[in-house]
Amino acid sequence: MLIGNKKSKKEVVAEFRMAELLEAARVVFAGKGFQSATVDDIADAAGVAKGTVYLYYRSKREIYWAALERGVLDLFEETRKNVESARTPEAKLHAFVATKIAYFDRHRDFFKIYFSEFGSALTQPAHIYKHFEGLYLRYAGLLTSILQEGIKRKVIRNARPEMAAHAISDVIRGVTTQRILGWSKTEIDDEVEFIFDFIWRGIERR
Amino acid sequence: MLIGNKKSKKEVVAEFRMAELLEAARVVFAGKGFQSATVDDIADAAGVAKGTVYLYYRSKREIYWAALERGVLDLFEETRKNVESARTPEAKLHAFVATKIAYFDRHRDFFKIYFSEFGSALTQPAHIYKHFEGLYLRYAGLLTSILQEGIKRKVIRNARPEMAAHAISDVIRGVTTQRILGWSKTEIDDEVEFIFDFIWRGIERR
Amino acid sequence: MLIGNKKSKKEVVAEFRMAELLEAARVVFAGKGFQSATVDDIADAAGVAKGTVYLYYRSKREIYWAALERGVLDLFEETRKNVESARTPEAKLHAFVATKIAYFDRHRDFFKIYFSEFGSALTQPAHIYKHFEGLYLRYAGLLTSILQEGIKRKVIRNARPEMAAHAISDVIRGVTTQRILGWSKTEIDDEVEFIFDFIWRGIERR
Amino acid sequence: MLIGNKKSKKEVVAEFRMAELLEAARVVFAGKGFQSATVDDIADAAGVAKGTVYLYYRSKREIYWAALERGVLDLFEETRKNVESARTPEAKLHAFVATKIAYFDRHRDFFKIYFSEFGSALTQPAHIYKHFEGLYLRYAGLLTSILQEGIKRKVIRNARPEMAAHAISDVIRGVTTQRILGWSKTEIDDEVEFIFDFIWRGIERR
DNA sequence: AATGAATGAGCATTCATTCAT
DNA sequence: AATGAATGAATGCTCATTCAT
Repeated sequence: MLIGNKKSKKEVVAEFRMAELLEAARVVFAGKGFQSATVDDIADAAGVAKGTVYLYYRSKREIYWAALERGVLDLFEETRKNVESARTPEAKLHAFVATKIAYFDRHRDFFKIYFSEFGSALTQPAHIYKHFEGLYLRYAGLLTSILQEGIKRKVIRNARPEMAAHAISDVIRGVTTQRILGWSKTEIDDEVEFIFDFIWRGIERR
Repeated sequence: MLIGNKKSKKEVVAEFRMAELLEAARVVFAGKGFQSATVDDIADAAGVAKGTVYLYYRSKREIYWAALERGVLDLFEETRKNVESARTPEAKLHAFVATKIAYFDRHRDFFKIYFSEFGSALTQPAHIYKHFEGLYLRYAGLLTSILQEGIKRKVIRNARPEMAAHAISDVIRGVTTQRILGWSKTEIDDEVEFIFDFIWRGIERR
Repeated sequence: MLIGNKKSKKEVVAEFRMAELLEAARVVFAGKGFQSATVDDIADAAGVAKGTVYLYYRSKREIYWAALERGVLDLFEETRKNVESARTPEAKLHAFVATKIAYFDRHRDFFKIYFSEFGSALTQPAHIYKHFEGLYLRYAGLLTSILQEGIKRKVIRNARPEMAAHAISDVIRGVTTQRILGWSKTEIDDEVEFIFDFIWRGIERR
Repeated sequence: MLIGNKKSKKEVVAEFRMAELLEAARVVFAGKGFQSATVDDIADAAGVAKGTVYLYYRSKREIYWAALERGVLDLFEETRKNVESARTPEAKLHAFVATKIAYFDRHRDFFKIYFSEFGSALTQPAHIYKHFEGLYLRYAGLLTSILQEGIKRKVIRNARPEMAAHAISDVIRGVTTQRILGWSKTEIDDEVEFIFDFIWRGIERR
């Protein structure tokens, strides 16, 4: 056993607490939005006292960013893995779309926060820049590179891959919103097929 | 002098003040978001004292809805007019896309509020429902009926027109966001063409 | 016609307005209390604009004092007249009691203000002192002199006439309160007889 | 150590704070009246920050009712005890009058609030009803039952005991007001004797 | 480490008073 | 004289953050 790798009991407890708080925060922020949620709400949801929250996070905003970041990282990781398992650009794109929609569908609380943040990114762009620029670029890069490979292999039209990448993300975000608001009762697989079809027709080379 | 038609001086002044306040509110809300904006900010921006705001609007929320509603109505009216001038479904859809993108581009402060509100619709859906359900349905109906006409005329595939309608709105919203965040330096006409092309390929019948 | 006595049109109008405002103020203050009543309420009740109120009274408080004073003066005048018409101390005291109860019963709005002011006299004694010391003393003096005449004529016990005077006022105030709150359904004459009887037994010389 | 009976340290501190705040509130409300007193005034008087007040009471009104209620309960309890110790109706009534006057004399701040509230009962009757109806009825019942026993034993005239009860309360309230305003320099015992004598003569059966 | 009492800055809203018309 | 739009001081209440225990 490598001593250097071993987590002390302290660290284990701390990690556990942080994860616990993050989960509570996700639920609370998803239910009330950032502003309406109080630190007390989060502490209550996590079953600790308010002061304890500040032992692990320095501010309400920090918990928020952490909750957001955790979800984005997970989503990114899952997407990357599934995309890599696919061979052709079409299959990769399909994996991208399917993973993202499925992930959002499984983690609705996360999606609410994620989408909400997108909403305020316009009024408070500084916020999101600082925390997510790198992450976002990597994520966008994943999609763009799928498209570029498709262009190289001549299955996708050579027409502004970044713009197409954005459009794809927008459509995914939109379809998820419909689902969460309960405006769409379609089975998730059908939804994925429809959206993928829509996207693919938009970009394929004929 | 046509007594019945003429607005009294008072009414003119009141209308002017309301418009002035609305404009100030738009700027402030766009810059800080609903929660962070204070009534004092709005009053300052309009060059009046705080109390004056309350002579024209009953609450901070009411100004906000008013600012949002005014923009949505304008946008709807402009879109409807341009869509009606077009003949074919394709031209109508093009008009729809072009008008909306151009309108958002011209009224960026409005778009910020509009999009921000969409962002919080997930965590606070009750809000927006109450105020905009009717308006939203009319607006969505406009797009859906274009698609349905296209289906009837067999230029558009018969594949879930409501879902397609949503996807179209999402893409437009997304492209506008890119512009406003300054992530896209493309000329607006090129942007419109690209997006319309993307959409049209996604839905056309071949 | 004596020029010196003639009121100019201006003065007549002014007096009329002041009386009108006072009447409106009485109703409003009686209904809501001093604090809750707004100057707008009073202006509305008087059918004038808010600014007009300030042409005749310098402040909300001033209207309040004026409304109070007008009632107190009327009450005092009516009481004095009726007391003077009576001969014996017993009859005078009866007139005093009967007049006061009847006056309050007829001018319930005034009584509410009057009583309310007594309530706050304890927490804000400076107020009432400044405005009503003289008036109050004259009024109290009227009652005390009845009692003293009764003592001189040996129909009333010689036991602290001022204290007795206060007790008498208290009982009258109390009985009126019961009436106005609707806790007493007795005919007013019966009420007067009962109270007078109670008082008289308390002070008569046997 | 009896666990079940012991108050935790926290509870002790909380009770202490509540009492401290109540005392501060009593002083402030007595000095300025409900409306003019600010929550900051109360916090300052209690030597805590404004937010602390809200840890113990939910609103300004709630502190006010609590201050009022505490005094009324104490007064009621003290009166009941003293009245029960007396034998004859006359002695009981004497105890009633003496206790009440003495209590008010000792707790002048409380009396100011109490009396002030009576003053606004006419313009805002809803307030007091909701909070004190039960309490008031019990208190009034105590006095009425003394009178009724006196009537049964034929030492008191059978003449509207409720009205007599009110008259008695009015006289006590009045005499206390004189004392607190400093209009009466009499020793408290003399005052009690005079007032009791006045009342007793008013109701006794001869 | 955990607590939760205490803090006090911050903000929406009201309304008496002023003053230009 | 009359108006009522404009003002801005005043205040109850919330809640993120701190810190003594």
